[in-house]
Amino acid sequence: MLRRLRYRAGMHSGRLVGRGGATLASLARELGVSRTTVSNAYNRPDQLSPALRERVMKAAERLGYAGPDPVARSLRTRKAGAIGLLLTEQVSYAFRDPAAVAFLEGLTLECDRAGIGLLLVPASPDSDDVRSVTRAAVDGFVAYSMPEDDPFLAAMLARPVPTVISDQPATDAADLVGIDDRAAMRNMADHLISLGHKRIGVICMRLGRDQHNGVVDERRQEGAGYHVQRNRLAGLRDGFEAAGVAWDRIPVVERFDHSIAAGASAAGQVLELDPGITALVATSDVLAMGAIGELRRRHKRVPQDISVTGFDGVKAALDAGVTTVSQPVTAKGREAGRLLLDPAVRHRARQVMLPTTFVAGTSTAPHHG
Amino acid sequence: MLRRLRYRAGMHSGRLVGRGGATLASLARELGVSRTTVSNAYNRPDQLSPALRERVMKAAERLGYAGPDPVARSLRTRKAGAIGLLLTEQVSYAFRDPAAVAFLEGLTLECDRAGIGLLLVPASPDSDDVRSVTRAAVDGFVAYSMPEDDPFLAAMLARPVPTVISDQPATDAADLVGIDDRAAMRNMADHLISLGHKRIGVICMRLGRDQHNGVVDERRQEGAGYHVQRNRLAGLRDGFEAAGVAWDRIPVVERFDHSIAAGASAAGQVLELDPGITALVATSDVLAMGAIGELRRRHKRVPQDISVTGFDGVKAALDAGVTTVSQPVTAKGREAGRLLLDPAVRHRARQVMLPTTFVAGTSTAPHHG
DNA sequence: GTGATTCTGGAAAGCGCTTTCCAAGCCGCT
DNA sequence: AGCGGCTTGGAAAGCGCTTTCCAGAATCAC
Repeated sequence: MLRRLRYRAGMHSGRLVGRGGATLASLARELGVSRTTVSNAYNRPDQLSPALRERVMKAAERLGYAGPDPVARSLRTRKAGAIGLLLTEQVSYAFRDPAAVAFLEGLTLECDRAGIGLLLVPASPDSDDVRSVTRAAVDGFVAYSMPEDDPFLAAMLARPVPTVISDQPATDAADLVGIDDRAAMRNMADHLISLGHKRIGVICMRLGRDQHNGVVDERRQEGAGYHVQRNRLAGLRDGFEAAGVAWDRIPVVERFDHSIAAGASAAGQVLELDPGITALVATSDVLAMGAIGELRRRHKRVPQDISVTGFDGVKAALDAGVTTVSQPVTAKGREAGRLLLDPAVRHRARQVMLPTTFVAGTSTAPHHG
Repeated sequence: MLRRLRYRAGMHSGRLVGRGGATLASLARELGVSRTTVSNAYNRPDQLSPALRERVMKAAERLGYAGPDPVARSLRTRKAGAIGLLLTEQVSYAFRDPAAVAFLEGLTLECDRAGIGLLLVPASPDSDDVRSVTRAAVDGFVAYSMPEDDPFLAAMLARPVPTVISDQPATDAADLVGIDDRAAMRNMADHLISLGHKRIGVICMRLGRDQHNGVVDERRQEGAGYHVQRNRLAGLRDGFEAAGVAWDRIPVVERFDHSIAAGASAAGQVLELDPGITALVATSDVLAMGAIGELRRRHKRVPQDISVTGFDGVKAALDAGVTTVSQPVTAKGREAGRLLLDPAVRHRARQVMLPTTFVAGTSTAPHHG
């Protein structure tokens, strides 16, 4: 293995110096100066005369030396120059989820500003091999919407670097940025109740790491590893129970996948469980949009026959007039970045709660029963 | 600064051992075994008895040791476990561009599979400080759609690690994945000509690092640093000149920003330059969609009065029925990942050209002049 | 019981770099 | 001419880890 590596390195650099690449030391030897001097040429140009610096740079170019090795530099300075990001799913999946992309946009905004790299850490959900986390060379971590019992999350929290989590339950080991999912959803429940809806159905995103698709009992609701979903369901329950609606009569259907198709199929299942519902609550806009499509396919009018609500405030849903809760996803990413990278912020707050906005759309209407 | 770092580390680990964290060596000392043994406990469990390994792990937990330091490990093994990605723009901008997101999806798919991290390297376009590139601890690089004369690109190519570029001109220093932009656009030109269009306008994305908005002369077209745009224009020219249309009479308008709004304003400008055009060619779908909006706002019917074409095949454009060239952006990302990470592929090809598909939509129609 | 074989764990040699002193050399000033 | 202060560049001490030997202990076959 080592041998192969060397061979490759040799192949790539063309010029063989030592192991296949010039080092700061070999450059120094070549020039008859000390390593210090070469290092200074790169890192502290004011520490040597311009002439000498120029000589060093010339020699570097001649020998194909592209500057101090980043890893060795990091070891010495104890700075990696990057932060790691851990996501719910395989990284590639995140790029299909508009909310995750918006979060990334916000986070990278801060990384750009600080000149810090963002390392997307691969975390395969069907493996417990957390080495990708323990071996990530980073100065800090951000975790976005990970389930509580995730082994990658645990490995991350064990690392002795600052950490920020978002859309997850608070923990002493990390700073937090989030929204009040429960209150926002309670608000949504009140909206539906004020419209006269008492017989509703619910569709939600995955509640745990296990792949479950179908009806959710109360035990699963309360034990859900996904904090966000658990809180949204709880907020809904708060509202409906306060209005005297028995929660255990309300069908709640879970889907592991988060997609239009999953929303459609979940809506179908809810309708089979209780064809008499007058409103359907989805815990995300994507699911809501899927549900609306399915209802129309079944010749139910939205909102005249059935009201539908979403959550998140993604552009497509707002454009489609879905009644939803708009949350500042990009801002969440930014705040996470700030909490990690901006010393001023870092000293002030360890917890940032962002506001949400209720958006009354055209997918809900009064029920006259 | 160093002092502060130490202080912080101390704060976080709670328990001060040496510099604020246990090391493999301190653990070994504590246990009265050698460093080798502790290292083996983590990296080669088969090299020691389960009992001893257990003892090591217990002690590690007790001392808050989260495993071997990733940076030191990387230095020793000469592997960073990550590849770097360099993008046209600030990283945050990429997340607003559907094509870049699709590319990222494909690339991360391969990274996930290989268990390799993806480091998003910050490259501020208005700075020439390439240290973010020279200091990135990575085993390889991918560059996506960078202009030829970009200093970050140059710094990347100077590094002695394997590199793959996409949507850029070929270079000896890197492997390549791309499409034949010129041929695809030539195809589009032929389509318009077969419909009878001879008087057209063109809007294109940025052609260079300098912020230019407005009419593009031939010199700028041919000297464009953005290879992709240059080739698309060249393909268009090929087609129209072959049909006997003088290229220098065709207005070409450039926009630095890539957005719906930019497409709209560029379309407006073209119309002012030549109100008699019967077709408008955009070099991207985003610009095309902006243009269509603007034309409708000006009470031009598309396609009856003016035909419009795009390029890329992004979902929104396909849904809207834009005549375009669909290119496999996600596949480009995957191929870039494979070229870098899959030794088998790596040995076979150094250059991958992917096919494009012409998509006849409803935004083009025959011109009866 | 003896020699051969396998296991287990240790010693040592760096990986390539930064940075803190420190020692000359040099200049201008009196 | 002599002194103080400034500039320039070098020596050395690690940063924390992996891995290749290698030696001693334990096991086994006969």
